Formats: sequence, structure tokens, C-alpha cells
Amino acid sequence: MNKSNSKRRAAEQYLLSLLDTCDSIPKLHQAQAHLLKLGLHSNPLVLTKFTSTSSSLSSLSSSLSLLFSPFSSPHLYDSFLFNTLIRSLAHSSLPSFNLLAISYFSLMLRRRLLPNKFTFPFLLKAIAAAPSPHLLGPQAHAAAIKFTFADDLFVRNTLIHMYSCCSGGFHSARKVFDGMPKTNVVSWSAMIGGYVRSGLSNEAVALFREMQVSGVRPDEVTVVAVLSACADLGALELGHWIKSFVERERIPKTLPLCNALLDALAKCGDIDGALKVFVEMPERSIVSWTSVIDGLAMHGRGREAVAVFEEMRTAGVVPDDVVFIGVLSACSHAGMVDEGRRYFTSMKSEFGIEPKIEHCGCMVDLFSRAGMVEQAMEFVQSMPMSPNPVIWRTLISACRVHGKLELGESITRNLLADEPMHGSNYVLLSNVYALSRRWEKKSEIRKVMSKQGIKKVPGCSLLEFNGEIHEFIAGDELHSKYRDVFDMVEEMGRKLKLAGYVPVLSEVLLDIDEEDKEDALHQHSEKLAIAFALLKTAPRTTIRIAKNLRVCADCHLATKFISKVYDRDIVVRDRNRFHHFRDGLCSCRDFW
DNA sequence: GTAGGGTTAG
Repeated sequence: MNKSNSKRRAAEQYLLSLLDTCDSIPKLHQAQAHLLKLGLHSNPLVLTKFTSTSSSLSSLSSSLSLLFSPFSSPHLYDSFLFNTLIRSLAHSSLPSFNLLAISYFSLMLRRRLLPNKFTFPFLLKAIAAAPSPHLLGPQAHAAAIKFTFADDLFVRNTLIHMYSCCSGGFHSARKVFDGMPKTNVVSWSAMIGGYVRSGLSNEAVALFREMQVSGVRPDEVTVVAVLSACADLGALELGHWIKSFVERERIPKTLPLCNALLDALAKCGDIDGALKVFVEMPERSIVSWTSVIDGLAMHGRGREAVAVFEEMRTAGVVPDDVVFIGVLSACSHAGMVDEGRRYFTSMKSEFGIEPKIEHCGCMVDLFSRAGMVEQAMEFVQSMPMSPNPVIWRTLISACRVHGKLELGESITRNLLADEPMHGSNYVLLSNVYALSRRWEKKSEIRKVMSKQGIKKVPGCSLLEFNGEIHEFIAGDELHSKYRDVFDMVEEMGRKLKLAGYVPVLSEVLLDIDEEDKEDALHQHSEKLAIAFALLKTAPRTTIRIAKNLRVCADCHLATKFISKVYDRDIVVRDRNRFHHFRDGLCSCRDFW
């Protein structure tokens, strides 16, 4: 070995060990300076190490500035360096970096470097994280086949993940999954997670059960995915079952697992169980705090939510924009107008966080619920961004509840012009008309809807019974299996009336006579679910229901009566929040 | 040196 070669070798070794000691970005920058001084800017070994170090310190731009520098010689790069680069860029949460990963793959091919079995998992991960995975994903799949790596277990598992990140891609994901001669825990977790991502939580739970039958042992990642499904479904029994499963199977209680558990319990109605998980967590991230605050907000426990936020600040955790959504919605659900205002102002002044439309939406809701419709309107006019349909719908509900019918009507007309195919907008307008007793206008709406083929989203309520999740859909055909359920709804109606209940007919969309309207109300999904629970469950046990829409005025009133007449606690999670019905009253204090 | 996972207005 000649002298200059051994000198270069020594420099290379020095830098590699220097990079090993880099545990902060300033140290990384020092190493970068040494690297340039020693002329190692084209050394693939050093550049690879530098890339993976800068990636683990979330400072990939340092590495990119080196690789893109005019001094570097990309012709020296090997497959290993490209793999490292693609992996590091795929790992980033910035879409532009994910895209860069994909372009490095092309560059690699242009330089006639062969991808190996490690390349495709990295590439597919980048594609999954980048915008429009459905465009590049199938091409990458074809490339994996061409280079004979498509049968590799790691590649297939990442294919499942990639396809399930494409909208509607769970079919393709399932095809890959079903075609695998051998699967492992990652394949199952990826598929279960894919179902959750597509909003198919029931399928996710079903696949989890299949996984257990097949003898593949779930791990902490599987459990996190199943817990998200659980949170989505509001399946408390399943949530509790998973909790004991984790204990029994000694599945490591990682931070994401505890966060998922805490979030699922809160979203399934066991907020105190969620708080217990939170208190016992050995370490917490901002996600843990946010889940607790959101959970308390959903249960109308705004004071406690705000207290938790203050505790978080005392603990030295820096708030982000997401946690403020929880704080503001807590204030709104608990009628804490002044606090809400203060927190909103503090976002920018104290924490330098620019409010987004979601935060403004919380403020509009805060004023609206408190009956301050004018302030809500003024707030909308002073927002730095233009209002979106969510904001308009919040305002319209406020107009309806607080009797500002003309304003409500004019806003709804604008909204209908923006979103003519959105069924819930017509429902809102129809309800405004019903309150102002303009029946002819109301029936006009119905005609427009049927003419244009605009459909209402059907109401759907979920209820767990005997370890199964039962689904009730509003206006479902009278199924023979549920004959007794419909009879029970009729009987409930009679009993409630004796107790003083008067059906609220104004929200029925159909242009039919009063008696038929009452029948239509009887078919609302939560009434079916409650009737089922009254028939099947032991006296005085709590009834828990999760539904997809907001509770309608009639079901809200009826459920209050049911809780008293039948002596049951009834917990309903609707689109927005929890309602705890007990002894004729609701925890939302009729504010929802 | 490889894959799957946690919070987000109404």
C-alpha cells in the first residue's frame, strides 16, 4: 500500500469513529467540517456513515448538502450508499424527502447500479409515505418483480403496507397478503393496520382474530393497530380484553402501545381507565398528553382537560398545534368561553404557533355553543383564512339552536352552492325550515334531494354484546331476526309517552304525515341498538353505543327518558362527544 | 444495513 493510500485509510477510519460519537447536531456539523477538510467528500463509506448518522439525528439536510456539493463525485457511489440514502429519506416525515428517495432510486438505476433485496423495502416505504403512492407504487412493484425480489418476505410485507397507503388500496394489499406462502407477525400487522387506515375497523378486528387462530403471535405493533380499530369502533369490551391480553402475554408496553391503549379506552367511554393508564406510564410524549386532553374534552370534563394541559406545561413539555385543538375543544364542550379565548390568543403570543383552520373551528364552536352567534360570525369574518364547510355547518347549527333562522338560511344557501352533493347540508337547511315552520320550503328540499340523487348518510350505531359487535342501521329493512327489536322500540315509545315524552318530529326529513314521522324516528339506529340492549342485557347494566352521526334531538330526548324509565345508564358516543344518560339527564346538559 | 405502530375542529 502506498503512502497516500494509507493516509486516506487513516483519515477514513478517523472520520468513521468520529461519526460514531456524534449524538447531537452540533457534533455532526463539526464532523462535517473535518470530513471536508480531509477531502473525504467523495468517499462512499464515509458518506454512507454520515448519511445514516445525520438521519438518526433528524438532520438529513446536512447529509444532502454534502452529497449535492459541487466537490462530491456521485460516480463513486455504490448500491450500499444508495440504499442508505433511500432508507434515510424514506424515514423522513417530509414528503419532499420521500420523493427525493424515489428519485435516488432512479438515479441508482441510471448509474447501472443493481438494486438488491434491501433496496425495495426502503423504496416502497418512501413511496407509501410520499403523495400519490397509487401512481408509483405499482411501478415499484413491477420493478421488484423484474429484479426478482418480489417474493422476499420483507419486500412483500412492505408491499402490503405500500398498497394499503393508496386510497382504496386495501384490495391490492390483501391480494399480496393472500398470495404469501409464508407470513410472519409483520405481514399480519401490516394488513390489520391497512384495514384501520381504510376505515375498515371491523375487518381489522376480524383479521386479528384470524391471526390468533393461525398461531402467529401478535406483538406490540399488532396490538397498537388493533387498539386503533377499537377506538374507531368504540368497542370497550374489546379494549379491556386487549389490555389484559397485553398483561397476560407480557407484550412490551412501549410508548406507542400505552398511547394507543389510553386513546382507545378514552374513545370507548372508559375515561377513568384511560387516566389510570396515563398516570402509570413510565414515560409520556406530547401524544399521551394530547390523548388525555382530547378524552376529557369528549366527555365534557373541560376543567380537568385544562388542568392536565397546565400540568403538561409544568412538566416542561412544549405544546404543539395538535394539543391546542384538544384544549380549545375542551373549552368549547364545557362552555368555558373566556378560557378558550385566552388559550387561543396564547397560541401565537406565548408559543409562536400560528392557529390553523381547525383551531378557528373550535373557536366558532365555542361561541356558537354558548349562544354568542354574533361573536361567532364576527370571528369568522376576522379569520386569516377563508372559512370551510365545517365552519359554516358549525354556524348553521348554532343558528338553528339559537333561533337565528334567517342567518342560518342564508349561510346554508351559500354552503349548498359550494357543496351541492353533500347530504348533511340539506338536512341542516331542512331543520332550519322545520324550526321556522316553513313546511313548503322543507318539502322543496326533499324534492331537490331526490331529483339530484343526493343521499343522507345513513345513521349507524354499534353495540358490543357477547364479544361481538352488532351494527344497527337507521331504517334498515325489517329483518326477521330483529322483529323483537322493532316490537321493543314500539313498546319503549308507549312507555316513554306515559312518562311524559313527546316525540320531536321537526328533524324528520321526509315529507309525510305525523304518524309516519314517528315511525321514521323509531327506526333511528340508536333506538334500535338501545332496544336490543334492553332485551338482551341484564337489568341495570350500562348500555354503550357508538354512532356515526350526531344524536338527533328526538333520540337525545328519548334516551333521557329511557335512562329514567328503564333505570339504565346509557353512554352514547356520537360524532362529536360522549353523552352519559342517567336518571333522565344527560352529561352534555343538552348542549351538543 | 431490510418490513408493520400512537394524538388532530364539527
